Amino acid sequence: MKIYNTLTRKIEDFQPMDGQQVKMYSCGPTVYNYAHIGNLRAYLFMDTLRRVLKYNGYSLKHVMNITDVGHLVSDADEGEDKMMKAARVEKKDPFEIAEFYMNAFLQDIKQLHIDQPEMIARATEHIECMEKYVQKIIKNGYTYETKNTIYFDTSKLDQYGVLSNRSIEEQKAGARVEFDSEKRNISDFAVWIKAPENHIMKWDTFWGKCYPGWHLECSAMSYEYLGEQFDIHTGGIDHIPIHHENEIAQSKGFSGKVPAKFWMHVDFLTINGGKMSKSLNNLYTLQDLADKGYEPLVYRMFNFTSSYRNKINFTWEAMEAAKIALNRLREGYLKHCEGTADISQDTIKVWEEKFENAINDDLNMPVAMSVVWEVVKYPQKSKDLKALLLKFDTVLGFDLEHYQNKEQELPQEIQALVKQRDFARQNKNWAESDRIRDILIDQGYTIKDTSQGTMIQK
RNA sequence: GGCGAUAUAGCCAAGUGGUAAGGCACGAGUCUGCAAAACUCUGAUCCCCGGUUCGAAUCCGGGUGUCGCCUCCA
Repeated sequence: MKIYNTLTRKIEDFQPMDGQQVKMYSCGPTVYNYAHIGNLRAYLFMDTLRRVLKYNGYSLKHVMNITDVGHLVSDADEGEDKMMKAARVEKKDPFEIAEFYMNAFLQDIKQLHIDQPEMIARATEHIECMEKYVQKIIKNGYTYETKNTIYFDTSKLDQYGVLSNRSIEEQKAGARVEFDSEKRNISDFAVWIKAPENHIMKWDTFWGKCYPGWHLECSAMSYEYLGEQFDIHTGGIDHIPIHHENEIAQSKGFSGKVPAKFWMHVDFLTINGGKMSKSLNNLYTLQDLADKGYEPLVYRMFNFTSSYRNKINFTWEAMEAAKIALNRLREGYLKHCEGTADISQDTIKVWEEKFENAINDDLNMPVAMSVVWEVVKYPQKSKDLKALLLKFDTVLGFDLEHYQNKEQELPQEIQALVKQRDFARQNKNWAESDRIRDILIDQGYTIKDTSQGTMIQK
């Protein structure tokens, strides 16, 4: 398979370093609030990557962090910790905040059918691990101390801007704001920070009561579970210029190596052509979509219309399109379940190859979906095509296999109403049948009178 | 001011040299007691200008627009 590597800015052939198992690290969420659909796009991408790797026969050792400490809210070294801020605003303990939003996040990704990485690592459970890591960087001579902070000295590196092609000088030249005079170089960043008295999240460490710099957790935890070098590192495109550069810097300070061979970045979701923001009131969550009648998998479907390396523009019109498309995909699948036609192996092979070429071409899901539609809409219905769709679904993740079962789980009283209505219809008692239909619609069901009888679903 | 991205039909979008994938909507039709659903058919020469080429949405140059980053952000 071929994937785009931000490090080289090229599409490259991918092979795991040890041949069979892919070692991968993904930057996870900072759990200080509900995830919005923009955040979730990143994890949908991560999931698609996992599924495609598995489709290609690889096994996975995949680590994702949960940031529950150390992520500062404003400028690099002065601002409040995000967790602390949320705790203050909600008048709760920061650890409670972390617990609550982490669970909300795990619930969200479950609803989107995003498979959990093999290892989910919480920063607060890896303080010692980070402490050891940072001590080695210090020992190697890559840091300096100020009164309250240990900084990474980026000028000690052979090169700082590896991913984003930005040298320290370029950053200086382009800076709009004067940088903190405590720092020797504008690109230096905090790795270990002394906690103020009132700071709840702090630990006894080699430098007193401290908490770790945000970038440290990814370096330390990826090293802990995946070693000095692993195959793929994923994250949002916004992580390129700061977070991932700093991770690379830390790794170089630690072991001299760039931690991952491949770096993959998802572009942002825009809304109506622009950025999401609180002030525009367009930070939608999965719940917001549900409130408008879009189940989580509709959002999954929507994401497959574009490639992860480009922006995708969210509009309600596109959500409606995805909703209908998902429904047609499911219906098409069910039709094939009952099909009896024989489809030649050659024909199936052609589709399979097209599909595989698409997903292995840097996860080209739009093209993969076009193959799926060819199969779904094929006029001859066949169990062979059902099997093919199920195979594709290991990448798509719609869980088509269990779709039909869900439909049969209707409450007793609903089934009774459907029967009553069918009876009325047989007797051409349209007034009665329409009355019952209105009741069902009120309860959130949709009714279809097809040639095979009445179909109903929530 | 610095850096980067992008511009393809109403919407979401594939496509990096050979004459525009796919999904949705709209319109027409089939089916239907009605409705819904389903099914069939139907649409663009690719922001503008210039260049390279037998040939460009695709390469180069110049415009214009939009978006993002440079502070936290998936």
